[in-house]
Formats: sequence, structure tokens, C-alpha cells
Amino acid sequence: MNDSQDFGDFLHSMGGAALGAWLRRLSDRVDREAGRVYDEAGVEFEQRWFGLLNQLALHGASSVGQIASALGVSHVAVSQVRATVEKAGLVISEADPNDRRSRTLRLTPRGQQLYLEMAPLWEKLALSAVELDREAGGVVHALARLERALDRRSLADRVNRKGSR
Amino acid sequence: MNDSQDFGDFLHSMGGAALGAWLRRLSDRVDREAGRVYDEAGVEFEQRWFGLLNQLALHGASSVGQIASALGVSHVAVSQVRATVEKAGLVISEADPNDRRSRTLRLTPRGQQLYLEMAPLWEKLALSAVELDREAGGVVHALARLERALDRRSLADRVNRKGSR
DNA sequence: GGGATATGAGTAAGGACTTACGGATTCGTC
DNA sequence: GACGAATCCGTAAGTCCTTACTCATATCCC
Repeated sequence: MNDSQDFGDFLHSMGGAALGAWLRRLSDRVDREAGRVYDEAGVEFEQRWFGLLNQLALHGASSVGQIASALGVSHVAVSQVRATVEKAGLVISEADPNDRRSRTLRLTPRGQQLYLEMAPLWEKLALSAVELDREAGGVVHALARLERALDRRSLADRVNRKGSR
Repeated sequence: MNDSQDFGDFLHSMGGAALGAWLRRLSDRVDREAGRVYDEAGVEFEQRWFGLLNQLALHGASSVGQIASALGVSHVAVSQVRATVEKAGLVISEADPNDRRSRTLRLTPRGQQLYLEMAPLWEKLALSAVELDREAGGVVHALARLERALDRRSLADRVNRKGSR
């Protein structure tokens, strides 16, 4: 009946500190199931590659740092993925002539071809995600709001301001 | 204006397949910030320990498997945490006399004491989580609904039923 | 009662991130 | 123009989880 009361109960029994663990559990689950989709479709593709490839396909050649900030991950994560997709022949990288610290990545022909081949599958994945989101009553928006709330004030900050009593 | 249209756009540009990555990013963030809370409070505690300790404190002695299913993680994760909290002297374990395959865990006096010491901090963490959830318009409920939606039908299943065209 | 099967837990290895640090440029200012 | 600070990227190591495999004990069934 009283939803926010229920929720408080939930958080107290689960432990407020368990929010992170819960998010991780769900993320693992979604990633794992996406991986299964690729396996069942018989394609050699890792979910981890998606963000980088998608970024290059949508926005053309980009640097490691650009991709990292677009995806919201560390440059290290991008760098690691770059190494594997480059080894797989999907991407090439070369030093930016204007700034030789920076490395410019772009899809190879083979990468472009793979992207096109994968497109229908990703489309179905996106449709499924929309469907899930609808059934879940707008998780995606809720997550975006959570992210903004954390931007406004960090968890640590919120805890500290609860007083030291 | 049309929210679900916006959302579809979002998912198409982000890529539906990015949902998992996004959840992971948020989980990392929440966990990291929780870790900062412990550091700033000057306590030697790892967020990873919380689930196991909380379970033992709330439900008394339990087996590895019981804790794993209560927390929704693999028994391996519990086993790993057990090893470290046992080494830290917070928990003891002994073979269950009724079923010697099973290992029964319980808090040591020191573990109980730590639990009591941490309680105010966790309370503040829980309050902060409630606050965040309110600002985010009910993420927790949304996540629970997402989980149920995935239980009803897996992502792979949903994708497969989108037809192979 | 004994052999096949199931179940609880542990170890090893791996996946997707992270932080910490180091190397190579570039920038900014004197 | 050079010296220190800032920036881009890479490697190493660590975190928190997972799956795959193995061992030991329990259970089932004839």
C-alpha cells in the first residue's frame, strides 16, 4: 500500500549498501544474455566490443579519449578493447598527425562489413531492450535520473551530511 | 514530449546492447563511492563483505549456499568473501555435523562488535540510498521490475522471437 | 548395502571494469 | 627557446564477479 515504506523496509533488510551489488548482478546478467545471443546466432562477437565499434560507425574516426568519454568508461577500458579489435582486424589505429600523443581509430573495411552484418541483430536487441524497459516501467529513465542525482551530490557526500550522531 | 520515442532514440544511439555496460558503470560507481565512505570514516571495511556479514547478523549461522542464494550471487563469490572475512577474524566456519559437505558460518564476537560499530554508518548509507531512490523516481522498484521481466522471458529469448528477417 | 547420481563447497582461470603509474608529446609562460 | 605542467595513451595490478572443474559427502534405488 505505502510504497515508499515498503521500499524503506526493503532497503533495510537488503541493506542500503547492497545497491551497488544489485546493479552489478543485473549488469552481469544482461551482458551474459547478450553474449548468448551472439553465440546462438553463430557470430564471433563479444559484447564488450560493441561500444567502441558503434562509436566509430556512428561518429567516424575517433581517438581513444573521445570514445572513452562518449561511453563513460576509462580510457584504459577503451585501450584494452582497441587492442583486441585491432588484433581481430576490425579497427586500425594510427598516430594523429596533429597530436602524436593521440591515437586515431577507424573501422577497417572488414570492421564496416561486420558492423553491417550485425546491424539486424543489434536492431532486435534494441527492440528487446525497449520492450524490457516498457515492462519494467522505465528503468532506463530511472537509471538516468539516478546518475544525475549522483552527479548532483555523491553518495559519500550524502552520507557525511547525515550528521555524525 | 513523447517519452517513449525519446527513449527509443536514446537506445538506438546508445545501442540497446549497451544496457549491460551502463548498469555496470553505475554499479561500479556506487560501490566505489561506498568504499570512499568507509575510507573517510577511517574504518577497515570492504563493501564486498557487507552482504555476507549482514546475512549472518540478521539470520544467524548460515551455510555458504544459503547466503549465496539469499544474495543472488554464486556460491563461489560467497566462498571467496568467506575466506577473507575469516582471515580477518570476523567469521568462523565449521563443518555442519548433519551434512559435512556443508560449512556453517557464524560471526565471531569480533565480527558482532564490528557489525554494531558499523550499524550507524550503514543506517546513513540506507537513508542516503532511500534519498537517491526518491530523487531518481524509484530506481529500485524499476530494477526489481526489470529483473522480473527478465525472469519471465530472457533477453536471448526475446531477441529470437523477433523473427529472423 | 553398494553403485549411480546429486549436491555443497573449494580452486583455477577469465571477463569487464577500475586505479596507479610511466612514457611521450604538447602547451604555457617566462 | 626551454623548463615545468598538463594531456594522451599504455601496462600492470587489483576488484568483484563469473564459469568450469574437482573433491567430498549424501541420497536414491535396486
